[in-house]
Amino acid sequence: MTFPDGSTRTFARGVTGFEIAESISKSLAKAALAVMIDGAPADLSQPIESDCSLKILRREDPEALELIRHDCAHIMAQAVQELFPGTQVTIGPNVENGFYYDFARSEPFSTEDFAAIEKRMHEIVDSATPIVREVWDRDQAIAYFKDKGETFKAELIADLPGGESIKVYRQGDWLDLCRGPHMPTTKLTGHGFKLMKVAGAYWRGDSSRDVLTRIYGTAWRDEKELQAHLTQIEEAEKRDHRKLGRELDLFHLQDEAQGSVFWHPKGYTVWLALESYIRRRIRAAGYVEVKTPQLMDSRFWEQSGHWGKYRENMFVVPDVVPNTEDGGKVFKEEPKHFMALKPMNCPAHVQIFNQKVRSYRDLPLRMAEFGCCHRNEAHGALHGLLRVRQMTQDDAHIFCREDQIESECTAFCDLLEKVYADLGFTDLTVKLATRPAVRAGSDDVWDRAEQGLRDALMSAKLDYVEAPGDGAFYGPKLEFHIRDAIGRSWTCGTIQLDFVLPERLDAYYVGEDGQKHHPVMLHRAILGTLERFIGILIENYAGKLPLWLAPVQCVVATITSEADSYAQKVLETLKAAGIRAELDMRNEKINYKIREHSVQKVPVLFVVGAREAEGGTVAIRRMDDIAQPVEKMDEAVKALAVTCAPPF
RNA sequence: GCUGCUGUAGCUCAGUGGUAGAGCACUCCCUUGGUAAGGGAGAGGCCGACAGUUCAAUCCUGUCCAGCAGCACCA
Repeated sequence: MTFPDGSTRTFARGVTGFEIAESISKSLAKAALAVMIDGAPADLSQPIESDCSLKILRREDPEALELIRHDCAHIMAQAVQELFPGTQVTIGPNVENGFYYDFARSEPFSTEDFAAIEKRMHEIVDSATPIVREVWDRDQAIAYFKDKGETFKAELIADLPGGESIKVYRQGDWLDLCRGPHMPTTKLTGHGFKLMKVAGAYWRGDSSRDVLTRIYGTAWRDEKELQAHLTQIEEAEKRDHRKLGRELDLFHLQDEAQGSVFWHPKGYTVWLALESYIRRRIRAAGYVEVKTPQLMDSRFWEQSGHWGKYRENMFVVPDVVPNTEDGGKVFKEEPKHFMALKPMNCPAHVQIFNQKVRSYRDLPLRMAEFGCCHRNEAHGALHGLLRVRQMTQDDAHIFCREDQIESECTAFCDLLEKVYADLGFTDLTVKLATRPAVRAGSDDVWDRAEQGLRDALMSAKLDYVEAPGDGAFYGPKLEFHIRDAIGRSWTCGTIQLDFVLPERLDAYYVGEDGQKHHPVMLHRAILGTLERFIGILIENYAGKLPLWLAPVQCVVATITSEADSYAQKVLETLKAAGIRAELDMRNEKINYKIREHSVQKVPVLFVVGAREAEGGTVAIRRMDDIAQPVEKMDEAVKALAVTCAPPF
């Protein structure tokens, strides 16, 4: 047996983790929860049959949390089945910060049931019931669960691979099919858990199958850790972009335009600052910018394939003159022709590409558009700025030759990284989504495309995870994910290779050989959509946007009305220097004004009273800094203008 | 779209089977105050929409709409 410190010891075949722990020390045996055998968790009671590396898991080990959470899921399931007879158990895995368990019950649970369930859970923990692992015969297991009316469990067992042994964990009278491992007794779970929410979830994630009731819980080593987690959730909720959007007067949403954003002056100022920044970036990177129609005939979408494959997400508009009679039907006759709001920009960009004969010398052609798209997203999917129906993408399509894919992808990753760094995002997850089962194009092309993306990630030094089968039918893609305040991960940037659309829309260029060839299209966006990205920005900065993005960069606040005319002059100077500034001459005390603008997260305040007016100075107060240096007004404005400059 | 929860003033939230309250914000008055809320007065609500039960509904029931959480889908 090899231990984590590198030492080795010899034990008899069939020794258990618990016996090994005991042989080391009594206290270790007492603290032991489970073992890691060659890096895989296992029960303390499991006999070890061969040489291996072994680690005894104790409460303070990171892996212990996994055990606690999974045991906790079992304890919850036991409590639920005791309190609500007739409830079927299904699956109950760990998730980040906790666990869930999906139950099948005619009447769904509500959060009002939590108190009773939690109470019973605490009792089960205190009962210190031993958790015992058993290996069952497959058919016997299926029969047992069927007999108990546990049809979902029976289905699970029936679907397990033939060779796999059926493991069951028993705690008292209750048992559950489970891969394990578990800790020796229910006592070890401790009391650092709490049930969080109920939700519907489809059996096996399939929306055509039964809806189960899912109960989510969070679990930690002790009550203190639990409390810390709950506090963290509260803090995160404070930076929710929907809350900050209202408080900072950036935007609003309303029933009559669900999923579409009303940008207020301040929010749109952020938008424009961000858009201009991206525009400068892509111009420097060799893109040309275009603008294409919002509304196009259905035959256009038929040709692009969207009418067949994407129509349920499109807003379709009948191409007829409406009936104008009061109280009459909207249309006198059944519409024969339809138009649709564009859900994507790509087919329109191909039209521009196709307007003339292109040479291989023209490639790569990088065509960008701040394209406003509409997608009829499911009601339940909508979420503030992060999931909307009207979105503006910082979209572009790169038409290139196959041999240019890698260099274009590399250049894109470089550009994206620079932009994300400028915007304060360094913690992003990159996902490489590879070929799905149903796809267009030969395996040879897919091989090269996927490798091209890997190489691009490599040369951009980006870590990534592969998501096999998650690619689009027309090509593989990279997705750049950023987390929101509540920990949910959203795709922002993306690059997708497409071998299908150029062929479908008959895009071609004349190659060196004088023959027609279809270009490859790279669909790519850095921010993704301005809506989502601004939402993420707000949360990332908790509303305290960097100076260059702040809607109001400086407020001039007067102390007395004697300083009014001087304050006007300060404002004019700020504006002349290109700074977004406002003037607060209200009949309020300076304390009040400071508080209000602090709450509004204005980065810089110029406070002026009689003294400043007299000396031609300003008292500067920066956000989160109580210092109040007094400087000559002209110099202060000049210095501020420098710090307000965008990063590019 | 599915499951559950929620819907009272611009915002945050109390509340009752007899058509409503608080704080902040808003308007006016007093106050000219030196770095996170000065004082007073006033105005503001078809209690999400539509049905039903009831002498009477913001409150009970149902349907719908929207929001929230999760699922499914996705930038």
